[in-house]
Amino acid sequence: MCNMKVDEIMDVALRRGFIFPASEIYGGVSGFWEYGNLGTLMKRKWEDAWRHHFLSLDQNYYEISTSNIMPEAVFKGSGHLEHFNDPLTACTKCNQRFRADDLITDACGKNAEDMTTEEMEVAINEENIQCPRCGGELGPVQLFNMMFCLDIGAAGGTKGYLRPETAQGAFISFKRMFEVLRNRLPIGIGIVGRVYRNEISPRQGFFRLREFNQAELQIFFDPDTFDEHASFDDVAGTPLRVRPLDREEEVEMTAGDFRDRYDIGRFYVYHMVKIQEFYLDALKVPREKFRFRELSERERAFYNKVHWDIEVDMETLGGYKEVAGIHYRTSHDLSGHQEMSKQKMQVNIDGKKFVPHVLELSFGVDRNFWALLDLAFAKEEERTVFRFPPRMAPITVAVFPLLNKQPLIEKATEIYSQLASIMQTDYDRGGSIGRRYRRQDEIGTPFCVTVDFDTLEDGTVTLRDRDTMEQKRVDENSLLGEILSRVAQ
RNA sequence: GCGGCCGUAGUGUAGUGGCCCAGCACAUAAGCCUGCCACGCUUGUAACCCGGGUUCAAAUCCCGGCGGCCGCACCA
Repeated sequence: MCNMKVDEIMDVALRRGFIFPASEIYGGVSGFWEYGNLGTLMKRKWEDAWRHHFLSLDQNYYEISTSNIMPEAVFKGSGHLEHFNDPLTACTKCNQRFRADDLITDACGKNAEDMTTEEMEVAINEENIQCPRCGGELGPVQLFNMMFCLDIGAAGGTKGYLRPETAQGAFISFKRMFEVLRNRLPIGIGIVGRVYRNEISPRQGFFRLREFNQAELQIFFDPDTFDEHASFDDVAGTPLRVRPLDREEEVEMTAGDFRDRYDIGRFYVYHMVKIQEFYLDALKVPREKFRFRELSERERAFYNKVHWDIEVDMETLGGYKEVAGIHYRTSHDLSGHQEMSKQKMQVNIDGKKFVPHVLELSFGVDRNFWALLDLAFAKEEERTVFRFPPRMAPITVAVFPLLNKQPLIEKATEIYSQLASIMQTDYDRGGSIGRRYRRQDEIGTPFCVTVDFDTLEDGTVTLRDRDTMEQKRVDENSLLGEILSRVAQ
């Protein structure tokens, strides 16, 4: 059932230019996908909505744009060289690969996470651990780092890596941005861009990628104010939909109660409310398909003091899947870079010196994009339609002449040009009028405008709604206003 | 990365050694028709994943690569 839906969505996605496999004519490479014309338009609309929503939460939240390639030292400072890798061991007999640390933990209960590869090999020997599959002898433990490595400059030049997350750009630019933003806190540094992870074996089609897009906002603040937010009272009564560790299912409780019950700072909870608003109001995710899920200690990174994932229930992926996260990272990142770079990350505000803490709002753009496809897709008896929120639809409005006759074509072209200067507009005069409506339904265009012979007489056109298929006659002069107000709803 | 199955126009498929310089449906282009919701007519564009081998002959058999699906593993 849900695989069928994936196939149907992929069919439209490929045929109409939402997404397609990268390097396709050479056979493609697993984990790499590209956005076509419609996909690019929609991705941009998602990103712009994200910018609009999150960067306006505070005067001091801004977007910057940082390098995709950074030298090795950055990732020493961030901890990625040490921690962003898996210790693997292969069976010498059946070649099966295993995570060495998991084998050790399973065998003797020891926490192997911080062991070196040598220590793990010793432990495997001492505990006499064998291949769980065939009982064969296990080979040497090797670290597999998930970052793409490259050489900067000619041979023997500096070693660098493609960034595995956008966040590091914000951390290593913090010193300068703090100055630029005139030595105040909190400041927010947003980055929207590409990141790269050399996944061992990416699966789930578009959902686990080796090159993907993130939209992240790192908020730097004074840890003493973690339980404060000037606008908290405005949101204290907003019900949050959450799945805490101590509950079996989603529950709703007001932001105020949530803060008291789970002892999470107001600064954090305020941003949760704003994230939920983004999903429910801007992206129109149905409330019952949205939740915050608390991660167990085992699931979350050791430096995340508070960590909730934002999940959307997607039929194509068989349930709730992570699309974003909100992480209280403490001073972990700035402290790490301070130590490595020998640059002081400490700030001095009114005589108080401290390393700022970080609240990270992290969004997987591509996963959010897929969620839009999943939630909006509908196969009806007579048509296939994406019911995107009008603001997210790649094409906002399409203009047709009712018939392929000269005076109608002329008028329709004129209206097309007017609308096209304001919004993403399509024009189509191929096939029957019904066929053209279906074509637009298939790519989720919320509005269609048809020019007929009455238009030439009285200046009215029909405005057709994607979801209801109803039409309304609208005066040419109020057309733009009518469309804009419907998009805004 | 391992094991199983698989890879034909944009999409879905027919074809299991010569009948295929590959058939069909939908989509698409040009035109006709059409006075508001695909499914009417004409003509057209367009495919055997890549490389090697076997054979008189390969979409079809064999080997390798790439990719996909499922299971195992992995997802700081």
